Parts: sequence; structure tokens; C-alpha cells
Amino acid sequence: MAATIQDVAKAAGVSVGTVSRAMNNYPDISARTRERILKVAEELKYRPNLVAKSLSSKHSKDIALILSGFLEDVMFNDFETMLMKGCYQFAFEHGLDISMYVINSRTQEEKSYGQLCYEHNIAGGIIFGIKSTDPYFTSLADSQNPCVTIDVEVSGKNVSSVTNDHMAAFDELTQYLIDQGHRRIALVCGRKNATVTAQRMDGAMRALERNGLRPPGDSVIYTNFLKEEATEGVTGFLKTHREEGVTAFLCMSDMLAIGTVEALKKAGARVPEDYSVVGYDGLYVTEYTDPRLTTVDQNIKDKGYEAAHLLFDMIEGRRSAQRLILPHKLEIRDSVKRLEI
Amino acid sequence: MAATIQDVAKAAGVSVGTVSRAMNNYPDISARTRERILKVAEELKYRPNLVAKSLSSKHSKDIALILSGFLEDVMFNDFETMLMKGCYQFAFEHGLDISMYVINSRTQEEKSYGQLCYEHNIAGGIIFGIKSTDPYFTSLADSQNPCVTIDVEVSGKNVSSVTNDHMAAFDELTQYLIDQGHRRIALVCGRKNATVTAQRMDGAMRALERNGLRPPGDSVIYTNFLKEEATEGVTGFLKTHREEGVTAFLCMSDMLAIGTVEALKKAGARVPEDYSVVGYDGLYVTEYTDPRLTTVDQNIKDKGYEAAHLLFDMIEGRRSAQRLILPHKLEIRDSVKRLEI
DNA sequence: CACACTTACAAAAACGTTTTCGTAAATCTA
DNA sequence: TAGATTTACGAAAACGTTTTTGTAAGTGTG
Repeated sequence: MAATIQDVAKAAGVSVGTVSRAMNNYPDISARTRERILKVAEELKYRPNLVAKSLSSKHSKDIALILSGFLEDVMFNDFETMLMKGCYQFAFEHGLDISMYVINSRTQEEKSYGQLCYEHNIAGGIIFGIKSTDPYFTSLADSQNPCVTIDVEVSGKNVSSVTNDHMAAFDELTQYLIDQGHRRIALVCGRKNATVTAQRMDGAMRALERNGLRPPGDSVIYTNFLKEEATEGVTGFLKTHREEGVTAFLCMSDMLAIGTVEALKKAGARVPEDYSVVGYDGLYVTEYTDPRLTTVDQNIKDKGYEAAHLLFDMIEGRRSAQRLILPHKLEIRDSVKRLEI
Repeated sequence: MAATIQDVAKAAGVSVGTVSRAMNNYPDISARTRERILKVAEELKYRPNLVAKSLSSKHSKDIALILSGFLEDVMFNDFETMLMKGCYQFAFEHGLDISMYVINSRTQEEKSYGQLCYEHNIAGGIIFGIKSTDPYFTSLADSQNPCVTIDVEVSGKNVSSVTNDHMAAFDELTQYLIDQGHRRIALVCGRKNATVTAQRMDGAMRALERNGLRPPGDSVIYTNFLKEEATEGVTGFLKTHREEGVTAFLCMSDMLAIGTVEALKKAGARVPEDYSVVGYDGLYVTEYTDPRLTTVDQNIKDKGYEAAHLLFDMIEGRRSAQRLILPHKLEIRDSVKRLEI
């Protein structure tokens, strides 16, 4: 069917090794021969079989985007999409081959990261969505293949991470709420053992303390980052804590903020007139909610792009493992009311 | 590093061919030997190298999800994500390897679908986003590799398509608007030469005619499916057509509907009090807009799932090329006002 | 017990590349 | 111009599997 390297060799009257050298711009070949071979290859519409190439050559340049939990949760929709766009953008610009794999906690047990790379002849991967209880969380450190984790820090000499300064960002977000006159703030939290949860919690505490405000105490609603849990939690909270004068909800993700707004509306309250709500992530959807959500934009697409960039440089030996911290941006929109006191 | 089939063979005291037979549940091997080999493989944590497997064996079972224009437009976000989820869901359930490739009109010229499959040793692909002007649109028909297109019909004995009955769905949506008392309806159209545009247009016309209503005439706003174009188009429309008594906007996609709502709000009108708006697609985001959008849910995730299902069956020779039409569902929410006349 | 047939495996070819090694021919050096 | 070096290429090994072919041993048949 399709032309192989042998066909080209035969047509050009040279050996396959010479064709290979011509195609890959190797030395050890005369300019005249190269051109002749290239012309023949063009005529035969020759395309190297990447599988054979991959098997034969020691070093692959292919990278993978490895998503854990992609099929489980419906909520990080935009997050993962933006991440993909960033990764594919970089790969596209640099002519890299990138493939996406979906894993979960169970498949992590069955197959290690190293095995995944070996099986598919992948140089390295960008890993998103692993929890601290996942097998990968610890095993990544031993891997020969470089990798870049998103928002999770794993030690290991071949492991980089790309993240934001979640503490500073959440501090900023909390400060904004305080600047707008809010004094009693409830916290809608993400998964308790998630790295990002702890970081954001620290940021909130730092801002509250700096302003001489009490920590939220029992005004904390814990969730597993699911919108519905926020709705449920906030609904319960309103029933039991109505007297405490909370005026704002500080949410650890946009989806939690959306769930919070839902609960507030359901309880007959208006946002932001009765309660202010802020989110975190900068999801696409926050532009279209009612009201438009004030949030911190993580610039997720850039995160994907930079993760791919860093991974590529690690593979090529140009950069060593590192922690890359990307800038964030407070997006002020319509979900916070300014309180005059 | 990792154990190869030779290591297993040596450790078990058999030839590599025998190990291969044991691993793949082939006949021509005694139960006793198979068990022994399997145990040794287990001990050595042997995992076959998929690249070598792919190169060696004639028939691959790997499928690809091929997205055209994924990096260009920011708008079909949810659409593509849901499609992915469906495809990966099926692949996951059936232990298939699936990889995602991003192409565009230019790369389609450089490399045919057949070449893409050949290079990556892919059995077949699910193709989304190609336009009727794209090289793939015609060349797909010649390909040896089976494929499934989404929402686009390409003839060819190895080409299936998965779609909805867009005409019936749009008819239904239009009828709903009419049932709610709307008589003067403006149409916000998608890309003129897109298959889906024509189908939806036909549906709208059929419903209008059946009810003895005039076709929209010059109350048609053309776009390329971009939200901003809808906003712009509707803003212009309001200036020139205010007297004509249009009460509703029938949009060919959810993003167009969102753009339309934006234009209406900007012009000081309320939705649905002053104007009703309906969308089409059933994107995730329509649950969160203000007001929540009445739309037709295409069930995009199912589309991905069924496309993967069909492709897999075609590869295995269980199903032949066909046109699969999936059900849709009218989602009535808050963006349409009932007019009493 | 001689013959055909089956079973269970080893050996080797094949997949399409890259890469190593070896070597004539061309070029340089003194 | 003889020797050393470089250039340009062919031949063949290697990558890790699957698949084909061949065959010794075992099993059945009359």
C-alpha cells in the first residue's frame, strides 16, 4: 500500500540506510544524493512509519498528556480542556507528537508510569489529577522518564511541577473581599487532603490574620470539589448559621462557587445583594453565570503550554527538574457587593 | 531496564514464540506451559512493548480521535470535551487504546487520513470538525481504514457517520417557539456551507410553513458559529429591524444563543421578557447562563460513545458502514416567554 | 506395529525503521 | 606520489514483538 523506506531506496538506487540519513538530515551523505532521494520520496509520497521509527530509535520525542480521573468527575470540564489546548498548542508549534491517556486510581496500580512510557515509547508525560493517595504520587519519583505534574508537587530528580502560587492568589482574593468591607466570611473548601486545598487555606488564613479578623472557625464547608456538595453544604449552613452575620462565601473553585450561588438562590437570597461569592480557577463558564463570577484566573491554558515546554526541555536535557510558578490574575466581576460600614 | 519477551523466554526455558502464544491465549500450547510462562511473566513484571507489538502484528486495534480545528476555535469547548469523554469511556470499558490527534485544514493537505493511520498504526478514527472544503472531506472515501465522522456525511464504503436528526430537532424547537405564541422569529444561522446549518434551516422552514407562517426573509443573521458574530449581528439587526415585531431568536447553536442574549442585554432588552431566545447543542454552560437557556440536547457524550462503538465494530467486521442517528431531547428552561395573544 | 495424524514447541522470518561498522573512493598532506 | 585522512555509502545488526514454518514426540487407527 503505502511506500516504505525500501521502496524509496530501490527507486533511488541506494540503500535504506542512506535513505534514512537523507530523511533525517544526517551528515555522512552528499548533498546531491540527499536531494535525489528527497525528490524520489516526494514522488512516492513516502512517509516514515512512526511505529517502526519509534521501535528502532532509542530516544523518542513523543510526549503524553496523562489525565487521571477524567472520566469520573464531570466538573473540571473546562480545566482539562484548557490544559489540553495549551499542551497541544505547544506540541503543534514544535512538530511534536502528543497523545492523551486517561487513567484512574485503579489503573495506576496495574501499570506504573514507567511501564506506560515504555509500552508506548513515550519520552515523558504531563500528569494531571493525581491524588496524594494514588500510587503514582510516590512512584513517580523513581521513574527514569521525566515528567511534569500540574498543581501537585512530587519530589524526584526527574519530576517537575507547574503550578500557581495558590497561597498568594488566595490571599489576594481574600484581601479583595475584606477590602470590599466583608468581615464575616464563610469558606467553601475543596478536598481535605488535596495539596491545593491546604495552600489556599493558608492564603485565606494569612489574609484574615493580617487584617485582624477571626479565622472562619466552624464557618467552613468541606467538599470533594463537587458542585452539588457545595449546594448541599451551603444550604445546611444557612439553616444553622443564619445569625452569625456572614456576608460572603469564599470558594476554593469556580464550580464550588456556582454550587454556592445555586444554594443561595434556592434559599431566596440574592447574589451579590444579600451575599457575595467568589470563586477560583478562571473557568470559561464563569463569564456566563448569573451574576458573572469574581474569581482568580489561573491561566490554565498557559499552564498546559508551559508544562509541555518544560517537559520538552527536560527531555532534550536543556532544563533540569524544577518547580515552575505561573502568574495568576484576580478577575473582578459582578458577584461581590461593596459593603459600606 | 524493563523485562522483554526474551527475558521471560529465558527464565521460563522456552522460546519467545511460545511466550507470545502464552500471553495472547493462542492455541498450540499446553496448559501447563502456559501457566508456567504466565507465572514467570508475572514475577518479572513483564509488559509487552506495544510499539513492537504494533509494528509486528498486521492488525492494530487502536483507534484515534481526530479533532480538526480544536486549537482554532475557543467556542466548541464543551462539545469536544463531551465527545472525548464518550470516546474514552467506550475505549476504557473495552480495554482499547485510544489516542487523540489535532489537525487543521493545512495539515490535512500535508498528510492524508490513510497516512496518519499508517504512521501511527491505527485501525481507524473518529473524525470531528472537518468542513466541506477540507481535503479530508473528499479523500476519506478512498481510505482503507474505516472511520466515523461526527455530524458530517461523507460517502465511501468504509465511512460511517454519527449524527442527530438535526432537521427534526430544529423543527421541534421551532414548533415549541410557535406553540408559545411566537409568530415573528429571527434566525441566527451558523456557517453557510456547513451541513448542519442546512439541515437545521430546513427544519425551521418546515415548522414555519406547517404553521402557515412566513419564512424569516431578511430576518436571518449569518455567522461562522462564533459567539461574537452573533452579538454583532443581533446588535445590527436590532437597529434596522426594530419595527418588524420580532419576538424570538432561533439560534443554531448554544454559543450563538449566548451571543444573542449578550446583544439583547447590551441593547437594554430583557430575556425572556422582551425577547425569547433558544439555542441548540445542549452544552454544559447553558445550565448556568442567565437566563438558563432553552435548547436541544444533542447528547454529545453518547455521540462519542456510539461513534467509538460503531468504529470498533467496523474494525472487527461486525458492522458495516452506516449512518447512525441518535436521539435528541428538547430541554425547556427559562429563556422563552409564553405569549398570550 | 506401521502408518497417519495431532500436539507442542523451536527456529526463524517479518514488520520498517535507525544506527553501527566497514570500506572503497576521493581528497588532503608532506 | 605515497601515505593519511575524510567522505559517502552499503551491509547488516538491532529494536521487541507476531506469525509462519518445520519437526520431534506423542496419540490414534487398523
